[in-house]
Amino acid sequence: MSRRDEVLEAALELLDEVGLDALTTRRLAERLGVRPGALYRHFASKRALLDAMVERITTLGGERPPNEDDWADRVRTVAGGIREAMLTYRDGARLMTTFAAPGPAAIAGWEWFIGVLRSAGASEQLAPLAVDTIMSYVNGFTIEEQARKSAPEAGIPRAERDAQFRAGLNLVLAGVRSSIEEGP
Amino acid sequence: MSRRDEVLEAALELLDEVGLDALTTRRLAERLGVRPGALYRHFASKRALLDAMVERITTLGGERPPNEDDWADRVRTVAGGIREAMLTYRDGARLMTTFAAPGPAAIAGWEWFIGVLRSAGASEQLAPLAVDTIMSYVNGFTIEEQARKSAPEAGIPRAERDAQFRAGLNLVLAGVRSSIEEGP
DNA sequence: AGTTCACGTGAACTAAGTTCACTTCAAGGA
DNA sequence: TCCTTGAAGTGAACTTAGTTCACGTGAACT
Repeated sequence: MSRRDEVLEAALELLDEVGLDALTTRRLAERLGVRPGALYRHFASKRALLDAMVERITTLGGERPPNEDDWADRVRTVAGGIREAMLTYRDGARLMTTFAAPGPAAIAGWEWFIGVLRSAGASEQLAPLAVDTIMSYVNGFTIEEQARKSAPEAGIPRAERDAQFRAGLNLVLAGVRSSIEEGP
Repeated sequence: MSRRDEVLEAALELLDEVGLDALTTRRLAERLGVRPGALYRHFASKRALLDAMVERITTLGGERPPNEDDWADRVRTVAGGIREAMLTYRDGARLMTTFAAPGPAAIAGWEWFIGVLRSAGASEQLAPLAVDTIMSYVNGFTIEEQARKSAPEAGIPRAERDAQFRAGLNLVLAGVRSSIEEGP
């Protein structure tokens, strides 16, 4: 594990403890027992650090379920994994929106996803549309879910949020399914 | 128009010109021909200013189509309006994610939306689920759309993005429709 | 023993958010 | 007319953040 990775790891832990707004180079340096300037040996800027964190979180959502499952089950598993990855760290979803030049992990996931839809019978036009739509739903849901967690109300219990996420996803999947069937 | 509103207006114009990261109290003060400290007569903090901007943008998406339309058309109009409002200002979508304690405008819109779905035959359980799912899609889509605009590729033309937005929305609506029909 | 190289120090600079005691000035009542 | 009042703004400062840079330091390898 390189020093760079140690810094990255510490940054993610710190993010989870204090949130995105309080994630400063000084606090991160302190946690590492180091002066702020030393961080710039490993990352050209704070922006670069944040980008690396995004890529790291994206990698977390990289589980690929076996091909035997029903295609909808595979989508459910992967969509759930992506949400899970964003929820792993406080403000994880918001962090991902600060810069979304999709990294290699995201692109690979996207292509795999297309393949699943194609094998389910989606046309060449429908498959990418369906993937983008599902991803928009997952991102939109998770961003709002996490935004509300820091709100006064302290939030709905996790189990309920899980259920709502799955129900909404099923709604979207129903639309995808009917579009596959009606396709020419 | 109160002085407070003038400040708010100037802040929105500035946001559109320089983006969220460069929206500073000093720049805003300069544009108003005033010292930074003076802003705190009108807003308790920059956070409060941003919240007011969010509420203002939310109000922009407040058009309610006539009841005669097909329910799906009404949803399309309102969803398009919400996206439109976020796209009105640079980084508008990202701004909305920084704090989403839904203001009065958002809550009113949400309830109206439920009514549309109920009148279309959605059950008491289905209607709020469908609304949340649609909103998640709209937000997720628009956030990513706007995030990519500042990317190197300069972006897909507006007409194409509009088409993709509508196609994805139709996918979700197909799911809602089939769930209404299958409902007990 | 000398060289190299990754890592880190100290100290500074710039910019941002915020605070506060004090001023300005136009409007309204006595 | 004079005085009060209240909203708006000034000047100057304080704190914190991101960043830079010339210089130290110690382990590893030759």
